[in-house]
Amino acid sequence: MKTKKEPKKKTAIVQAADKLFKQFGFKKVTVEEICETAGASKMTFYKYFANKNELIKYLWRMMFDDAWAKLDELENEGTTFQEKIQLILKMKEEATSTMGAQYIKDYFNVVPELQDFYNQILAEVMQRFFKIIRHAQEKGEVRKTIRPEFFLAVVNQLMELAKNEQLVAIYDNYTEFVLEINNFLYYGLMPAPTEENR
Amino acid sequence: MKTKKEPKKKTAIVQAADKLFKQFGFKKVTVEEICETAGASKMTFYKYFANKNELIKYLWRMMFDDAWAKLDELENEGTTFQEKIQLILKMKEEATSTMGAQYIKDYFNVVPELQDFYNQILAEVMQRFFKIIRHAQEKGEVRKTIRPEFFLAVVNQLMELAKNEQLVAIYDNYTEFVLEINNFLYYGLMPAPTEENR
DNA sequence: AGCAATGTATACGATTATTGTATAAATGCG
DNA sequence: CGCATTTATACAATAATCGTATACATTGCT
Repeated sequence: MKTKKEPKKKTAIVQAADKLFKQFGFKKVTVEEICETAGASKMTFYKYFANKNELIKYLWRMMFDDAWAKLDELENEGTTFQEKIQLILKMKEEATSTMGAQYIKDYFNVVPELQDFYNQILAEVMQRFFKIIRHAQEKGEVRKTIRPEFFLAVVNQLMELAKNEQLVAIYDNYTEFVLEINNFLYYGLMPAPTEENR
Repeated sequence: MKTKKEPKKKTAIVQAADKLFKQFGFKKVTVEEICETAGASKMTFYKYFANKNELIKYLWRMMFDDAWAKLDELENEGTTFQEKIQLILKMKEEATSTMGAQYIKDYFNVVPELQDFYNQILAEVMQRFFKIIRHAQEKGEVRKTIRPEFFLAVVNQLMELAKNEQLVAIYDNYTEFVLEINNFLYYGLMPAPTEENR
């Protein structure tokens, strides 16, 4: 148990910031507002974070670390490729919902450094993602001639379907819709039963 | 048709401001942001409004004018007292939903002048409200010994029930819940069928 | 108790954002 | 055309926000 060391107020600040950022976007939220919401004083904030941008980075790091840990588990246990895709789609949806609001994206124009930081972390996830696909190819779960980059592009493209409200409305809930995409990907990628993984 | 004279951009500014205020509260929204959202330039804004606070007042005036007009209609036509109460409850809910968010209320501490303005307009609606009750009393629709101020207090108190989520969840939708309150008020107020409106 | 870590309250100069205006020029529109 | 409306930009004045310094309080631990 190494996770017990974080001071209470630091946790409170992080949670308050996460909530406020999602509601109002990065720009509109001030350090003092975060402190008020967290029930902490401004000095406590600056004890743990150099400024608002560093707090944002800290949040992202935690978010991606969580995702990373989940991927670790999945790779070690004997989960199917299909389940891995399911998780990745869910992660992607989560990232999109937190990063999607225009009021958050606009902030990148103000602080390009954050854009870089985000892209860098994203790149790591992408590499990990490629590795999983390659591994699945070796195990014969996925057709070997498929390029990981192409597969990723297809996933991104298919997720755009989620913006089509009329389409999503066909399904009982969003999860069912994601499952449909998942199934489509899986059976579209499956090696033909008879041929030798051509 | 007297409503065609408002310049396009003024309307656009008002609508953009209304949308942004409801989403972020008064304080967080800047004049320039309103202009961007409205697709207008800052100079156009200041052509029609002295500043943000005057725009807020303008919005309220429109809102209350609308409500006023509806009350006019209701009083002239032969609508029942019950229907009037229904409308008033609906108006009250609307006003609460727009003025309810903490981020809007907090602004009153910054600009007390707005608080005064809001109270003043509210007072007018209250007077109108009292008048309707008195009129209903004269027509024998409402027990004569009831004081309008008391009735208003009861309405306010009953609307607090709406904050009880478990209670509201009993009804299929919010409208049905409001109807229940309405019915309760009506039959609680109804003059006894036999006695002479004592 | 006693020590360290954690947290508070306030005031403050420096920085940045926002306001509201002036100016000159551009866009409909009948 | 001529008039009202709108735009773009630059700008000084004002206000909000940042980040730090200081001195003091609280909590937790042994």
